Amino acid sequence: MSLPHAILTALLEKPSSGLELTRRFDKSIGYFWSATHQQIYRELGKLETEGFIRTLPAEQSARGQKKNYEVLPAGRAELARWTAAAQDPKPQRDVLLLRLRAAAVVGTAGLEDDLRRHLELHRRQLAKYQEIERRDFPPDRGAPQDRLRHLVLRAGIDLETFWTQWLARAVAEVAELPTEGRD
Amino acid sequence: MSLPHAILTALLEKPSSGLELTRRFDKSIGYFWSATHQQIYRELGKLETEGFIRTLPAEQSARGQKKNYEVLPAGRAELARWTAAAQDPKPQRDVLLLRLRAAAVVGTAGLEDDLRRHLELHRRQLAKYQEIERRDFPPDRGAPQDRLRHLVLRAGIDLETFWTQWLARAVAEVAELPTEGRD
DNA sequence: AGGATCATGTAACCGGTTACATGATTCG
DNA sequence: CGAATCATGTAACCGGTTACATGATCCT
Repeated sequence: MSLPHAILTALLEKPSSGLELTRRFDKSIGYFWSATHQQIYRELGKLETEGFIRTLPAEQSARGQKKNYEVLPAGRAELARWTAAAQDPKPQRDVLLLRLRAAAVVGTAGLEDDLRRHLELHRRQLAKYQEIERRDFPPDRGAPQDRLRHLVLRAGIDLETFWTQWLARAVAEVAELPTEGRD
Repeated sequence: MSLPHAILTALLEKPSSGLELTRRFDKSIGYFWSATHQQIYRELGKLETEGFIRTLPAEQSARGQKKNYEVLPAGRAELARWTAAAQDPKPQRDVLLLRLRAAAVVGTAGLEDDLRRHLELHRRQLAKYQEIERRDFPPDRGAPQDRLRHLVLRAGIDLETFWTQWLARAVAEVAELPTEGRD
């Protein structure tokens, strides 16, 4: 039950239409909670009937007609409640680690290329995050909101750093393995 | 489409019944690919009709009667194919980061406790992984399989290390924030 | 007028989650 | 015998994914 709260957060930061939200989910919030436009429209409908958001007036509703949403007090309250509520961490799920584990059984043939590709992808993402940090978070000590957003970005940077280092190591190890680890 | 391959890997390591698999998914493979017994039974059924696994003979099938599965050659081939196939990384999804982002908008009231709780959980998980490393992976240079499994464990250790460090920092920052960051 | 693109949707599917059912075995 | 536990399932639901539909607007 996180998508509705991601949307509430985004709408509080700035009232938007469904498509604008979709675009904003392609960066910023979307870096750690992605969503497609279908999901977003579905969820906007629910949030509206629940009384958490409403369409800004002066817009008639019709297919293909832009609708701007804003958060109602009930929506803000719900977001505050959810933010403070205890939640257990979801169990990890990582395909790449699973594949390495499988490779220990069926061999590493063909795996190295994809490891290199992932390494490159993570390097790019890391560079993107570092660019954002340089641009949006100068030396430090901003408003509380900025300090929290910076903290979130730091998590992204540190995670990508971890992956690039780990993948570099994985590539090296796989490369120097006896050519086939069959069985 | 990863659960069937997780199961194939587990069954190659050791033929098992559904419940045994469920238990093994509570550790080891389950550390990065969890599954409930309902999922596992459903998937075992599919894998059997697809000809990837079969029940070991000398067991009649009846409700409540134990069934042991083993992987067939086609199953091993499918696992090797999947392991080598290129796969794009799935977009990140992390509730905790989302909550911090929301807290930047609605305030951090009530959040610190849960951050501390998560920190403690990650510390425990880290200790568990380190214990496994001490027990199962002495100084190094084992068989190729062991090197790969050790690599996977290292990922777990490094990830938990990241989270403990980041959460410690997050707790500190939230604690020293002006008591309410409302709007 | 016609094509691109903006904008909002519908429908079908799939994997993971939760709740519940039921038979077999073991132990006091 | 009865309770606990081992073991295998069924059913309903829910969020995320993929494919497709359709109206409005802008630009040439």
